Amino acid sequence: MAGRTGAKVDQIICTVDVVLLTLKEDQLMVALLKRNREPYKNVLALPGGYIHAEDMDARDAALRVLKDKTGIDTPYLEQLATFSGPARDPRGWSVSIAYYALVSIDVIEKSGHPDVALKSVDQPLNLPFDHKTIVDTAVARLRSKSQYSSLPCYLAGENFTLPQLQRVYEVLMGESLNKVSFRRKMTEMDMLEPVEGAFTSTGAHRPAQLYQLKPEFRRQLTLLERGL
Amino acid sequence: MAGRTGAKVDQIICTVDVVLLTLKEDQLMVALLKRNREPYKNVLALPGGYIHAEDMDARDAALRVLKDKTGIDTPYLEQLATFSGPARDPRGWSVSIAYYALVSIDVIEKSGHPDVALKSVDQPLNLPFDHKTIVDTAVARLRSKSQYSSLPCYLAGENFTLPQLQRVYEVLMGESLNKVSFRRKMTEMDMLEPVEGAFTSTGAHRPAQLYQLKPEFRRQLTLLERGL
DNA sequence: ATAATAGTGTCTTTTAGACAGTATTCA
DNA sequence: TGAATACTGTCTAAAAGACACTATTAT
Repeated sequence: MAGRTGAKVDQIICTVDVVLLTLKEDQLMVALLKRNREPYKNVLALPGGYIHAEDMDARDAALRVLKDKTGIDTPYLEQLATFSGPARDPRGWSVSIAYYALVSIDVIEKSGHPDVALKSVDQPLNLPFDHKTIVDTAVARLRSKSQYSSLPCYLAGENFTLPQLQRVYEVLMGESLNKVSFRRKMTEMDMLEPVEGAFTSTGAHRPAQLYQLKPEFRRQLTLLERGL
Repeated sequence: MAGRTGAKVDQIICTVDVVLLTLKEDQLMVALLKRNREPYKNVLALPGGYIHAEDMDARDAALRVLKDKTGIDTPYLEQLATFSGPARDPRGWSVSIAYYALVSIDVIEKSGHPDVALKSVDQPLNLPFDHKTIVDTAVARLRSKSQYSSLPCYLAGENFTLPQLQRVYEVLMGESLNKVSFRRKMTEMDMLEPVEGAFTSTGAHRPAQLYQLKPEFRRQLTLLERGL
């Protein structure tokens, strides 16, 4: 209440961290990188970095960090939450504005950065700072939003069949879905269009139609009135 | 890529802002205060302030700022989003971790801080910094969460009747609700308990039963599988 | 008694899910 | 032709909504 000097106010460390998520073999994976500086040098952690004065905002910083450290331009990046406190970083009172990004596994494999390590979010992760909390928050957010939005489509890649997309939703939601209802919902969302040319490579059975997001939905979520 | 000096990295201004929302006469209101310092001295703005080194985290700072500036201990405070950039504050590159709080109108009127100005969020607001964006984001979040959660209960106060609570939901959702369905949902949520003693003061008609949140739901949201 | 709002029972409509049928491919 | 998966039609079950009826109060 009485006159604070504000002496330490300016010394807060401001960073961004990115939780890059993808789906590999029906498992939700997070992308980690070995840190090339202290603290925690050579330890696997989320891609992150300081905000620069040249960044237009924190989102811009997150896109820059992701591009610089993994080579990836993500089609979907959303602010997750901000994590803060005096103890989360040994360098001092810090703030991390965390974002999460969703890409298909192809995007990571074609990124040309072979040092990106993918770890399943369902197995124990030992991460520095409070990165475990950040990852858990991102996974919870993704799983929650999968209930009533088109978010999982960003994990499915450019082209996908309806059975493949249903599998993505099932992995994220952790339950099997009714095929007829799932297709009714996709029709209701009206965001997919068939790609001419079926998906034949799967074997001795009827091939499935390939779909893609309609252009107007490439970078914009669709929400459902009622879930699933 | 090549060696950055990081010269300006530490000069980011770190603040918290609180969007305190309440319901008055069927209108959603935001609490504003006249700023007592430059920039924008004497202009109505969101309660906010610097993060202090003594704060345990940004949430703690938000609770402190709200208590100091309005005298209010809020039962519900949630992180909204973080707003950042070089231009939002004339003092320089800044980060504001924004929170939103929900209280009943009684809490504000009994706070003993008569300088709290309540403005309808539906009428044009001319606010400094990017506070208009922050308020709009908070209102959108509240309205969205009202579709499928118990969030509106925090605006209804300690005790309320079901017709009153339904009215709160209707104001937030911007549509009238089916009485039978609304009551079915409240029963399904199983978070209310009747208070012995009916609500008589309303006039020449049957009094309504007063309810309160069950203790275990006082500070914890309930989510619905399907909305409304 | 009347007016006004609270609260409930029940029927109709809408939405979700089960299930089984047809379709198409490869071996 | 059989096995495998894609896709669809249709019936059943569950949820939401409409509507009307009863309940309780003050005047």
